[in-house]
Formats: sequence, C-alpha cells, structure tokens
Amino acid sequence: MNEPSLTGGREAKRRTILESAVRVFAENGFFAARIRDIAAGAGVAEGTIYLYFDGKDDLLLTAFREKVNEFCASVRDVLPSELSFEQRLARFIRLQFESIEADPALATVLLLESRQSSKFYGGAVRDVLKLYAQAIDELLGSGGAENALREGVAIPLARRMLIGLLEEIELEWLLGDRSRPLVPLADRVADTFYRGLAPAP
Amino acid sequence: MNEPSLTGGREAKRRTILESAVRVFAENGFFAARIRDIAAGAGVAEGTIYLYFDGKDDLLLTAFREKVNEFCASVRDVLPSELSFEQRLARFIRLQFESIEADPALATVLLLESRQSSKFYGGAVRDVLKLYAQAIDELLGSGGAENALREGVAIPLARRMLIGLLEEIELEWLLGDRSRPLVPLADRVADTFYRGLAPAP
DNA sequence: CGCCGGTGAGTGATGGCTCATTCATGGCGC
DNA sequence: GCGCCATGAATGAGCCATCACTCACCGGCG
Repeated sequence: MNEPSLTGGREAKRRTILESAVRVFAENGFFAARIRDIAAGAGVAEGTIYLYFDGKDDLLLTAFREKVNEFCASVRDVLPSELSFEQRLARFIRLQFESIEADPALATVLLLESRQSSKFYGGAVRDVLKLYAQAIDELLGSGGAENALREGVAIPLARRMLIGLLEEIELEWLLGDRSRPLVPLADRVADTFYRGLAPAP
Repeated sequence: MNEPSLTGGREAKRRTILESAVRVFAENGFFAARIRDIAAGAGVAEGTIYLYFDGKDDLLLTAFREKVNEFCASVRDVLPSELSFEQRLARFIRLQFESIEADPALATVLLLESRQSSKFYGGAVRDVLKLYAQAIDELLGSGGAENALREGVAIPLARRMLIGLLEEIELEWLLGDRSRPLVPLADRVADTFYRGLAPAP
C-alpha cells in the first residue's frame, strides 16, 4: 500500500512537472526560466509546483541528482566486465553518449548549469558531482590494476582530462547540429584518450 | 592631441569599471551580479556605468572579447617557432595556464559564463569563440603538416578534446584550491594529449 | 457534507536603467 | 587677472517591470 505507482499517481504528476522544468531550463537557462512556463508546460497551476517541490532551486537540484546517478550507473555497469581496459573505456564513453542523445534537454541542463551551480549553490551539487568523479576514478583505477596505464599517469589528472573532453564534445553536439549522431565518435575518442594513457608498446 | 592617454583619461575609467565588473561577475555569477556592486567596486555612481557601456550585457561581452583575444594571441605566439609540434603544444598549454593564473577573475567569468552566453546571447559570443577554435585548429594543423599526427586523427575532434580537457583542468583549479600552481601540470597534460595523437613509433 | 489537492490573482522584493540635478572645467569679455 | 557662463561629465534617488512565492478560495470525491 506504500506503492501508489501505476499510471495515475502522485508520482506521475511529479515527473511531469520535473520534465517540464528540465525542458524550460534547457531552452532558457536556469535564471531566465520562469515558474509560470514550467507550470504551463506541465499543464498545472503555478501553486501546484510548490506542492511537489520546494521551489525553483529544488527543481534544478532534483533534475541534477537524477542524471548524475544515471551517469554513475553507466560507469559501474561497465566496470565488472571481462573486457580489456581499452574496451571498457570505449564502452563507457558510448554509454555516456547514448545517454546524452536519449535525453538532450536533461543533458543540456546538466552540462550548462552544473558549473554555475557547483560554484554558487555549493555543497549539495558538489557532493553529487563528487560521486561522478569517484566512479570515473574507479574505472581508471581498474586500468591501472591491469597495467594498462603508463608509469607516471596520475589518475586525478587523467580523470579531469576525460571529464572535460567528453563534456566539450557533448556540449558542441547539444548546442550545435544534432543531426550527426554522437555515438559513432565514441571509439575514436576512446582510442585517442587510451593511447595517451597507455604504456609505450 | 587626439591622445589623452597617460594616467587620467577616459580610457582609464573605462578599464576600472570593466575590471570591477569582472570581479563581481566572477564572485557572484552574471545573473546575481548587481550593477550597484560593480559601481561601488569601481568607485563610481551607477549612472556612470551607462556612460561607458550599454548595460550589463555589454560589460560581459566586452570582458569576453578581451580575454579570448588574449588566448588567441598566445596560440599565434607559439606557432611560428622552430620547436617541434610536441614542444609547441606544451608551450601553448603553459601559456594558457599562465594566463589563467595571471587573472583568475577574468578566467572564471570566461569559463563559467561562456557556455550560457554562447547559447543565450547567440551570435556575438559564438563568433568570438570561433576565433579561438580556428587558432587551435592552426596549431593542430601545423602538427599534421610535419607528420606528428597519426593517420585518421580528425582535427576538429582533436580540437574539441583539447579545449575541453584544458577547460576542465582550469576550472577545477579556479573553483578549488588555487595554492598548488597550475603551470607545472602543463607538461604532463601535453604529454598525455600528444601521445594520443602521435603516430605509433 | 467535509476534506484536500489544486488554483491563480495578488504581493513583496528585487534590480536594471533613467533623468533631473549638481559639479567641475575652461574659455572669454571686460 | 577676475568673475561669469556654457558645456558636459557625473550622480543617485526613484521608476518600473519582472517574477518567485503565498494563500484564500474552489469543486469533486468518498
């Protein structure tokens, strides 16, 4: 009885509102986004939003947590496979690109607002991003464990490079021409990055 | 007589205002920044700002253009040297890191706001960023010309990777602990990225 | 008939920008 | 030299539009 779930429930409306918020944030940016538009997009009154969320900030933060958790999951999905480090890396990048293509609006919000948010909202956002960083460190660490990393490669630095280069590629796709799919780039990106880390053969 | 220049001039006040704006933008973010605070920081009245700039947006855009031009210059400084591609790459990254360390407030504004701006302010910002992209393409192209790039490395993709990984490293430094200097990382970053591009030996 | 999720007009705060006024400057007639 | 006025830079108190958020009211369901 603790599960209202199927179709009609409170949870469904909550999701509708959140999805509308993400769309409006993605289109206008967080600051320019108006609660009125989010309400209109969700087909509810302004007041209703405050029955489900604590306000504009909460809407952003919630969307955030959701997507980052999805990203983290995609890292951990890849970890325990029997593939080589190089293949796991490629697979992780492909998964991430797929998740960007699957929900571009949410991805736009995440990539466009995360920097601001982490500086100006502080704690909560930063904690969420830390999870993502840890997940990637694990992936890279697993490469180190099987001697796929050259001597002198520092994992935190490599992690920052990887996060950054993926972000830039994803962002250019999101803000630019989305007709060419993103996923086919994954192998080339993984290849270049992997060669940067690998021991000389 | 057309040169007022030395010390007192109009230009000096213009710069004072712009510098104050950059500081306030960096501290609070563009949207939360108040004209009142910019004025206070520059030691002028609010109205004065509008004698020198067209408004808040113009302040941001002007700061922008300035820093990007500086970045572009640092690429072009490096191009015509007799160093190897690998060394030019390292030198470029070092120059860029130095320029970040030299004016962290301006760099913060640039890195934190550029994404938003390019999406929501459109044209003007995007044109400026295109210059930067072109400059980097030249650098990478010069590597291709001396066979320092592996077959199948696409310059636009490599450019995005380079821009992204630098941004992330710079941003983590700007938002985090600035006590450890950034410049010493340049060689390791250049090394890793270069190995990613270089032909197998 | 009472309860409660939902409503949307209203409120209060905020902050970009304006413009009537003040002030500093320097050229000019005496 | 000495006042006097024209010029325009500088000022900052308000104006006004914009929203996030609230709350008194509504209507349908059990």
